[in-house]
Amino acid sequence: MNKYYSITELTREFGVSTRTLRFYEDEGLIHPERRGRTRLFRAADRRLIQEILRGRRIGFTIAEIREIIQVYKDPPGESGQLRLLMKRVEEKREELNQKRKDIEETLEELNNVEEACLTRLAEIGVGT
Amino acid sequence: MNKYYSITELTREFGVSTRTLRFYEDEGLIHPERRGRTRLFRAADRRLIQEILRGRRIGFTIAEIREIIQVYKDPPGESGQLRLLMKRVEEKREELNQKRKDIEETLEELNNVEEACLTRLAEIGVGT
DNA sequence: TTTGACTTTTACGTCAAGGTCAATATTATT
DNA sequence: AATAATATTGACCTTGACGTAAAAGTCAAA
Repeated sequence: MNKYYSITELTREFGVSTRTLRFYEDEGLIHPERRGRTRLFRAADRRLIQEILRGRRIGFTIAEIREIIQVYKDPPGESGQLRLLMKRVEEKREELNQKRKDIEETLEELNNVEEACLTRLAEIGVGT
Repeated sequence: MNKYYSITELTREFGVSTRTLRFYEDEGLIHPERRGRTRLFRAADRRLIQEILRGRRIGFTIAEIREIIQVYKDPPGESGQLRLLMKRVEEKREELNQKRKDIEETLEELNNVEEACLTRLAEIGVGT
């Protein structure tokens, strides 16, 4: 048990390049262990990578992702910092709500496009 | 009636730079009229810009946005093209569904962070 | 033992999406 | 007439997020 993942194992699972994972390490997002020079990824690293990629899909920058990871690693203890964090959380929430709205509207439009396609195909099909 | 918008008017409304709007014109996304060299934006241009920015927020590239605009400007008439378009639509739909899921999960996490903040603040507050 | 699959570091390259700066109109106001 | 505000084109610059290529090491299988 307590298995290690190799770097290519993870690149295959997540559809990213080794460059990307090494880049994330350089950027301080992940800290895989080493045996010699070779990176050994634990299950925890793997989960972290999943979350990084989720952040990426949402459109977060590396800096933003790092910030989020940081908060989870050591949450602020002082009340001023806590209030600051809550403000940042509120901003992110608004941003994400906007994005969700954008996505839903766009999904609606995709439905319209698809329907238009089907209608047009039916017209053509009839005349053929 | 039938008002024109100046470029800065629109940059202020949408919070983008003039460079951005000129860039979008260079990229063939918009085609404002001209009086001499000066750009004159119609209501239709304004709406188009709104949609471009929505695409941008979602994370679409300029090329993708251009493609979408193109489909609206002249939808394909031939059945092969229609089927191709429907396939592309389906791909986009999956992509957006994934993104929406990512966003919802992240919003959940933001809730957790906020709650943790409140709890911690309460603890501190009690001790003060 | 050599082939193949993997790994490493270093370092320069690339591409999208604008930023920035210069030089130059045009227009309105004071 | 001078100033300020706004507009233009053109050109180079920047930043983020990797891509890519070189040179070299490790390890298992054939």
